[in-house]
Amino acid sequence: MTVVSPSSATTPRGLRREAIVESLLADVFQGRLKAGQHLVTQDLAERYAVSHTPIREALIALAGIGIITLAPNRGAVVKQVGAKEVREVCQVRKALECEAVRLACGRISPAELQALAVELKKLAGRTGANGLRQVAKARELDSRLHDLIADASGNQFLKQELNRLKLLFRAFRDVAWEHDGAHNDFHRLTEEAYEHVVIVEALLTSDAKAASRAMSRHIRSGMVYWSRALTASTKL
Amino acid sequence: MTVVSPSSATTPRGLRREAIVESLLADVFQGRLKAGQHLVTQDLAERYAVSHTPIREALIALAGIGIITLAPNRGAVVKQVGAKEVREVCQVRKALECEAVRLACGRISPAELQALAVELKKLAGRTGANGLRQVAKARELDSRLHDLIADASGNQFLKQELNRLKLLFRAFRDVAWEHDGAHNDFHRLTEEAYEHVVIVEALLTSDAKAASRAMSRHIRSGMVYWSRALTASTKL
DNA sequence: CATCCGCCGATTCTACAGAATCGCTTGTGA
DNA sequence: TCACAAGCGATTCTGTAGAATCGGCGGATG
Repeated sequence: MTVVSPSSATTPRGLRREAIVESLLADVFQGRLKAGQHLVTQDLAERYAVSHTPIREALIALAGIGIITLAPNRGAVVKQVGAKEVREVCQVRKALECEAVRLACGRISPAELQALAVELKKLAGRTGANGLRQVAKARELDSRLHDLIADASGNQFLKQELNRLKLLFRAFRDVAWEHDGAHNDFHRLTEEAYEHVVIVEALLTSDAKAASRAMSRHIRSGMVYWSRALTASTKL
Repeated sequence: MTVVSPSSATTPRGLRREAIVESLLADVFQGRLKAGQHLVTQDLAERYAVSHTPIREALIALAGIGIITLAPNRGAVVKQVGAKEVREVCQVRKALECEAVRLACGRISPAELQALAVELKKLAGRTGANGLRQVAKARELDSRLHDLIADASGNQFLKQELNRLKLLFRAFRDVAWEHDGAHNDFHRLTEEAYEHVVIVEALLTSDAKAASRAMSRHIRSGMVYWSRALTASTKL
């Protein structure tokens, strides 16, 4: 077992818990930690070259995020990430993103939206060439749009909740990606770009209802896609 | 400072963190810990007659719930609880409760709903007599209805999120109650009971749209009431 | 005004106590 | 004699305490 980055040597005091949380999140997201796996504090302590105190604290934080469950005197286990969980989280996310986009309607600078629309259309048009870079671009644009909406909603708490859900959703996506390979992903990419364009256009015309509908479709189609990818790969 | 219940003597090993979390939540809810107050682990450790380790862990959990903020190397501060925060949390809660009630529509046993309706109407009719017992009854019925809906939504994750929000909302309610006194509360009580009845009746006829609208009104009226109570009492 | 020093408290480590689990042993019945 | 179950002991891991270390802030000092 190799020592990884948030070690006592590299990470300054006061940020270690956070660093470990991030690292463990990534581990779960990328399938290095599988559902149902028991997390032993001592092992993790060795792995990260810290004592088990900050590890424990990181586990408590992760339990708060909802990635693991803690049983008193029995330690931590990684939560199941199946199609059911994807659907459930997406359902919640849908409700909140729709609320956010309704609130944000008419409160985002048109210039910013226009710029986003241009880039999205460019991405949607360019089919198939240079996979990885496109994936990165797509994710960046996705983040930008959703962040823009969350900011413009004017509701700090909503923004914070959406962030948490985005994190969880990314977990699912990365797990599915892992299993699934990238082969059928590019089609989804352009599909997603189109969905984003519809949302942006609704925002540009300040049509809250249309924006909400578009967002709902967007999340639902993501849900269907990724949950299918998960069931297919885990052979339930 | 007196030693309080989750002490090493009374609370079994493995449940202390949880007990401390609950106790601190209650402290914040009931105004014994005020917004902006700095929480010193050593002091809390003495107060609860445990070492600072479980205290720290409880603070991390509380930060996850969103009641306090942790700054690296600078400790924990109780978050502001003003009208703005009430509105924000309620907005999120509204979105989720409406989603839940839509999902739950047609999936709750009519017998249970009928029983609830009867009790609600009894409560709504009985104006003014015997305050405290009525408040307790009202809260119990409120909990029962919302739990029923969350259960029937069939979405475990949604249920969990709603629970968290209910907790936060209770925080606000109790703070406002503290400041405000109980004088104008009984009117709100019957109002709330009527709102609940409307929701139950929509559920009985399996009218998802009506149920969602009723729920939206219910949460919004709660939001207006409590945020007003907060602004009035804290003189912002 | 800039710098340094010392204190307070947050963070982390080490050590130990209690809980859970696993496997062994021993006793019992066929 | 063999199969099986119950009890016991050892091991492993979690939870808590107390000590050591480090960072930040405020006051003293030049």
